[in-house]
Amino acid sequence: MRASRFLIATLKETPADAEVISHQLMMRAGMIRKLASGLYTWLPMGLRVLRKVEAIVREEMDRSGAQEVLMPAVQPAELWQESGRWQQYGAELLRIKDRHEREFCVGPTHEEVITDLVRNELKSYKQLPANFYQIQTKFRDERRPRFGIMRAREFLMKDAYSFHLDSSSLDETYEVMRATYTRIFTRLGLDFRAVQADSGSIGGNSSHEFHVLAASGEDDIAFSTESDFAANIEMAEACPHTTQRPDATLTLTKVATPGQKTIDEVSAFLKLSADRTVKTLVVKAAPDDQGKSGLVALVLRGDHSLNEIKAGKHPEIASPLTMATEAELIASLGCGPGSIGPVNLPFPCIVDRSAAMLADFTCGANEEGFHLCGVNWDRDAKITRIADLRNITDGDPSPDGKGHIVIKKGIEVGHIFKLGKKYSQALNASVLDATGRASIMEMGCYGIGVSRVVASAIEQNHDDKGIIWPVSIAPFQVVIIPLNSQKSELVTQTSEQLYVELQAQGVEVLLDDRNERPGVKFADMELIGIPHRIVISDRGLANNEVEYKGRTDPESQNMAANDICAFILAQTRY
RNA sequence: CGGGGUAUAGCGCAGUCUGGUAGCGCGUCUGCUUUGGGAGCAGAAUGUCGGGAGUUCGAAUCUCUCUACCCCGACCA
Repeated sequence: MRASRFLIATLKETPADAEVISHQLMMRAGMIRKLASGLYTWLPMGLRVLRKVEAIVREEMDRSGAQEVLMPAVQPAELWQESGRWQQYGAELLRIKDRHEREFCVGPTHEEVITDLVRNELKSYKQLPANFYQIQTKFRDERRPRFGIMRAREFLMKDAYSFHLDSSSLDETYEVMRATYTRIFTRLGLDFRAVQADSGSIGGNSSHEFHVLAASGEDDIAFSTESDFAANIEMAEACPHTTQRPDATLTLTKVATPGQKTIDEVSAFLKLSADRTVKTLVVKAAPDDQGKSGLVALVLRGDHSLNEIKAGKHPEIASPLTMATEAELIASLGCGPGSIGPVNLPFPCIVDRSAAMLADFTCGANEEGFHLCGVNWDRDAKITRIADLRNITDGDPSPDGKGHIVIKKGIEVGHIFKLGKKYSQALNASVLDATGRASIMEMGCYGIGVSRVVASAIEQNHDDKGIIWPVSIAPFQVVIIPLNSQKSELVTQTSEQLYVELQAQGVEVLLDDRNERPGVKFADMELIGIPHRIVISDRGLANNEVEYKGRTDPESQNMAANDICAFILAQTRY
């Protein structure tokens, strides 16, 4: 490709609304332009990268035995009503009407459509297992689109859905997909981790997210220092440092703590560290047999934070997690939040595993302006239940018993999980099994955020000059920069020759034949992030040499003009 | 959806408080010079000052209203 005939839409200045580095660099490198909030046009330079990611994903999906389909972006409301998600999905589902006032949505995902297809087309267990995928535009009406392409409303996603006669077949395909994802992200040149993830309402621990590690990530991932344990903190099991509660040494005493409400205030006021205190949160309890819902207290160590997902899953706690209102607290306890403690509570008390290991701790006195010190479980306060309620934190023991936990930021680029029969049941998707009976299929679901991969690659690979593409997804592998070609026939000829030669070898070359000064070309090509640069000048050609520089090399090197083609071929085979 | 902020040329911004008819840098176009790290000189084009309504002799500037966008908070590829 000739740069003079290709839209090089680089910007010197960073657009004011771009906050994260990938958004800034994608704008500056002329890869994308914003049309409206969360909606972006891919310019030629950006689209080349997007297509490369897509191609790698497609190759590996095909290799895994999945079959590509392409489903409509617009989907009829009826299917979503059948699955129940027309009501459940909420505001992120963009609902539209056609000219006949019939309801549709713009697909945020395709479980309904694929299940509908499969229930019509697959009739026999002999056709299973089957895995169908597509690479297609999704729309989710995010409450707050941000970070450019990273959290856009419209985005490109690879989604795959597998169908099985039984769960062991699902397990097999799940493992194949896990291996496939590992190949994909490895080929994409990303530093990533597969982490255990919350599987939502489906249950089980059969869900993995693939995260690209980057400081700007929105997810917290817990890693073990000693093992390959990795989990999203949403679901990582938080283990206490000790399983032996010390004996009580203090007597229960009530102290005045006027105006001290938060753990920070109370621990500073009483000169205690927060891990010697306990915080008590009152939430709605799960409804009983009569459908009535009382309150339940959750007790955590003062320095720990409640994991709302874990709490919401607890059988004795209402789901979704709902905090008691201040009025409810005052009605049942006579005090508001900030003074609550587990001593003499009129309702059950679910205690986090770490809080349960405390002795001689401090807590609210259930009386405005007072706290209790020297509190001990069993003697002073009753534990109804011990449960894992908190977020895992830095330094906690790893749940697998090996090493301790470090927390890092990740960007979720892929997610695989076992759906079970959720959709196949709702849409009655069955096949005949070997005994001739209808059997509802097991399903798996596997997503990759293709456009998000592009942004996350930049988050992970950039410097002060611009993007540093992994070779496998760079828009061009090589740029040839002729210097002073308008003055030098030899420079022009040599450049053109090399350009043709490399192209003939299948290398993707950009020939920067623009009538720009050298500094402009260098700066643009570094900003765009092309991995290999060849500079051709009269000065070098006088010695029969050209200059080569890898994007991250500190210095360029001179090289015999005759060798450069072979050298580049060696560099670009990966 | 709640809270905060912004809207002036393609991009980045000043001007708004204190009303007087629109400016800077970058970019773009023309010509000449220049050509190893975002060139120099000379010239040129480009604005419903986000939209609407109002106050005023006069509004980018004051008032009201609508809209868009950005940032902070309970979620996902």
